[in-house]
Amino acid sequence: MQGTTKYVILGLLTEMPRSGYEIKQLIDLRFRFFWSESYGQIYPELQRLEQAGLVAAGAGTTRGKRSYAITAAGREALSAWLEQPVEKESVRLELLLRMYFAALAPAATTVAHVETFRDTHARDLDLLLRFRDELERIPDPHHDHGHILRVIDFGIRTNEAYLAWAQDAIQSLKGPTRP
Amino acid sequence: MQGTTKYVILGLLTEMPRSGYEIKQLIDLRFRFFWSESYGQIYPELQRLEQAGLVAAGAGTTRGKRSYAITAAGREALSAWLEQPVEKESVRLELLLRMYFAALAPAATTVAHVETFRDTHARDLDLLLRFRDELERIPDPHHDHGHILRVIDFGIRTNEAYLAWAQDAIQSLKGPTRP
DNA sequence: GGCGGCATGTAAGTTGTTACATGATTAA
DNA sequence: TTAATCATGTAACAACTTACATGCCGCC
Repeated sequence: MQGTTKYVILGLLTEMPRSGYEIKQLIDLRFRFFWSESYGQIYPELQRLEQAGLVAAGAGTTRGKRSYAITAAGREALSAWLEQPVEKESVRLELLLRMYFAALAPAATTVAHVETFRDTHARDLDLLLRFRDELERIPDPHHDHGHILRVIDFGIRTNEAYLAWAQDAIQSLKGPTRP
Repeated sequence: MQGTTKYVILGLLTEMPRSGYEIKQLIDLRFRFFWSESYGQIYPELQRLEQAGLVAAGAGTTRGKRSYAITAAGREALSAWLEQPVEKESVRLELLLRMYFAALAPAATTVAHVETFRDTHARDLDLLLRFRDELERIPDPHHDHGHILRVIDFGIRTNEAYLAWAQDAIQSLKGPTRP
């Protein structure tokens, strides 16, 4: 089953009705370390979902703002998808490609690349740690936080691994200038 | 600068002349945990590279097999690219999307998803550990292995993080059935 | 009045996958 | 001889990005 955009949208709408703009902001904020979507995918997909009856434009649809709510059919479609086997797993890190061929480039360039990577992921890690703190502070009456915390935990662990690797890589690239 | 396929190909050709088929096999083997390309991208790209004079079809171009070698211009293009800032970093893990919305699905399904993930990455980790052992066994007269080992090390660390997370996630999903 | 953020959308272009067609070689 | 693997390629499609066009709203 392809077309994951569809299900990200439906999933976010289970929490509350939202606009395309809000959906995009949420994906960039919460899912940044394992997912992304552009407006060019979200807006057309919302229209298709509406035509298919999986979402309905409603309530907050005031001046210049279209808010969509998930329908019963939408919930069913999402549930069905959640039970399907996981299909997409793609990781594309240009940095590692450059590292692999780094013998053909000045060491300083490679170091700079890794430093940028380290800084980006240090920021990501900060954000994730703050998310975790916030979530743990909020009471969880209906055991809903568990899964979200597991997702955040995934981000924390991988970003920690990234940072540890980057530290070591920078050190070994800078350090042992062959005698 | 887009069109990374181009530079993956050029990079692999710096080692020795190869065919499109061989390039694909190598990407699937060595780069599986941080890159991928399909034949539909590789073959047309090789033709474009040949027309642009960055590679040359030569030598091993016998019956049904076209082998390409990188040219001086190709090496220059690759070097220039290695110095450009890193642009593409994309991670898309459908598993985490399903985990995020897992409150809407039976726990058994979610556990099964994570188990599949764990098994896939256990295999990846095995492969990477074998790569490292092999590389460390081979003498490295021209200090070429360092960068490759750093890439392998990245894979080892992230896959270890994946596995540790998966273990914990499975345990906490199976374990505490609310009283 | 003008800027920045909010907000929606489209069109064009790029990138990437999949399915298919074709044929050679190798090993059971 | 037949199946698997090696090997190249294309066409259709799907996915995704980017740039652009448009306009509202609030604030300084």
